[in-house]
Amino acid sequence: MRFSEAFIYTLKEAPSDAVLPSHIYLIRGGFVQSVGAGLYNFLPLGKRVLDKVRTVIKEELDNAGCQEVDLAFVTPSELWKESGRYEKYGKELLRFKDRKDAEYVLGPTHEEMMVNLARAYLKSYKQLPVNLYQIKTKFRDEIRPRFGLMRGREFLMKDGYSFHKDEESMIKDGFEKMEKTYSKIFNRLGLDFRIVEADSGAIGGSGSKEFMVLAESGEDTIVVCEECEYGANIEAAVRANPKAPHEANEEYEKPEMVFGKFLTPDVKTIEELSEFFLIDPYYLLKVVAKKALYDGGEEKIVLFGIRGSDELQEVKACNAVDANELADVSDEELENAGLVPGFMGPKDLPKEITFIADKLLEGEESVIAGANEKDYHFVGLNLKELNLTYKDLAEVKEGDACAKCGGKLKYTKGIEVGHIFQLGTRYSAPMKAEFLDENGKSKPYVMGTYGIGVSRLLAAIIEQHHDEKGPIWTKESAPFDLEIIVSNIKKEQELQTGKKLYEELSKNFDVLLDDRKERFGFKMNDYELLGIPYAIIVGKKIQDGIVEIVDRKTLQKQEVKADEAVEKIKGLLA
RNA sequence: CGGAGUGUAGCGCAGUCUGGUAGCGCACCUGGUUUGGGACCAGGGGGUCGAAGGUUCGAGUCCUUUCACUCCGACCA
Repeated sequence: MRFSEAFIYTLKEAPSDAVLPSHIYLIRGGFVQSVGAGLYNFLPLGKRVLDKVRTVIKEELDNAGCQEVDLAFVTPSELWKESGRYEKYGKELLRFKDRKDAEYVLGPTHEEMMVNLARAYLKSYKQLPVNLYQIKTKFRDEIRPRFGLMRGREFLMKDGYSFHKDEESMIKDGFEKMEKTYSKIFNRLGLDFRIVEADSGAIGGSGSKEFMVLAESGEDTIVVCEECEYGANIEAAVRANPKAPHEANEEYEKPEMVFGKFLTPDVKTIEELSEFFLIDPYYLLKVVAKKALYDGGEEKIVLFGIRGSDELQEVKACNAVDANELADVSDEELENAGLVPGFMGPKDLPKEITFIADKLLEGEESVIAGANEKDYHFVGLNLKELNLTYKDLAEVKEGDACAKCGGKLKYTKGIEVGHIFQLGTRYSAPMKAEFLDENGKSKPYVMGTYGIGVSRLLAAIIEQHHDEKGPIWTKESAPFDLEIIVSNIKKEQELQTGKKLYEELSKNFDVLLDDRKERFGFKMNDYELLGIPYAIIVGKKIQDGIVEIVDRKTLQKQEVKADEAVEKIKGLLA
């Protein structure tokens, strides 16, 4: 491709709202154009990178025995009602009607469509397992799209689905195989990533793992162990039960409490309470109130009880009450429900209020908790007498102990580029997608589902590979393998040599020839902004038969004889 | 959803307080000079100032409504 004819337009300035390097460089380099909240046009350069990434994904999946399909983007609401996700998926699902008033949604993911496809053909256990995938535009009406391609509303995703006769096959032929295949894909793309345990979110199902590209700008907090391989999204992270202060620290005496109701005027927060009783927050019961939202607009106030030394992990809490979503609840709403903000606790609650306690509180015989009465707390409350429900609700903190090895846990940030799920029969059962087993018995498929954020990968690659000049594309993701820069096109010898190299190298590589009527510095800056792995500069030294090879990563220039440049480049790009 | 902010040329911005014929830089077009690190000179094209309504002799500027976009928050009992 000749630069002088290419639809490549770089910008000196980025839009003021672009903060992340990936966002800035994608726009400045002319890879994408922003058209609206979370919507982007891919320009030729961006499209090239997208195709490169897509090729890597396709090659590895096809190698692993998956087959590519392409399903309709517009999907009938009927299917979503069948699976029970029409409500559950919430506002991110863009719904609309056609001229006949039939309801549709734009596919945010395609479990329903894929199950619908499979059940039409896969009737016998002999046909299984099957793994189908597509690389297709998805639409999710995100609350807050941001960071360029990192979190768009319209984005390119690879979504794959596997169908199996039983759990064992799903894990072996689906889940574990995809875990290996995904690792190959991200390695080929040159990414430093970590596989972590995750929450399954709106997709549902049991086990799930995320592929996290480690980057400061990542939106997800992941918990990793300093000693062992354990890693998990904070939404799903677990820890060894923390020790009570009197167990961990010999000088700290276990507080003795006699049950009773105490006047605690205006003492509302855990901090105030801790000071009032001169006691470690560990022995206090913190109550967090939320509004749980369910299908059909049903709302329920739920109280979550955790130790005062812990924070509530909202995703865990949401899962604990099987809600679609948790929302904040105002003091007024609490009061209307017969609750006293600041003095809420598990004992003497209004009947219709649900109370869930963190598992760390199970068996606790003596805590301080709100008395559900203004200005009063219970001291020495025995939770064993209350018949509470216990779930894992607390958020793992940095410094907590690893549940696997006891090592120290710490936080790090990651960009979720892949997510694999063990779905089981979450979709096949309600959608009656069944096959006949060896005994002629009808059974729903056991499924797995596997996603890769293809457009997000472009952002992730840049977040991990860039410098102050621009992106540094990895070999398998670069829009071109090589750029040839003719320093001054008015110098006949420079231009001719450039063209000759271009023709020769184009036989084996994607080459961009910068033959624009611009000054050298201008072209160099553009080269750096495009992030192409190597460049050959044909300039002044051509008089002595010398050209320079530039390595984008190091920006080091290396002089070579013009007639040896082709071989040299072949070696570098091999 | 809550809070804050911004909409003026393709991009980045000034002008709005104090109403009086819409400006700057980049990019673009023409001519010339320049050519190894984002050149310079001269000339030029391009904007119903987010939209609707109102006040006024006169509105980018004041008032009302509305739309869009961006940022921050979602942690509290």
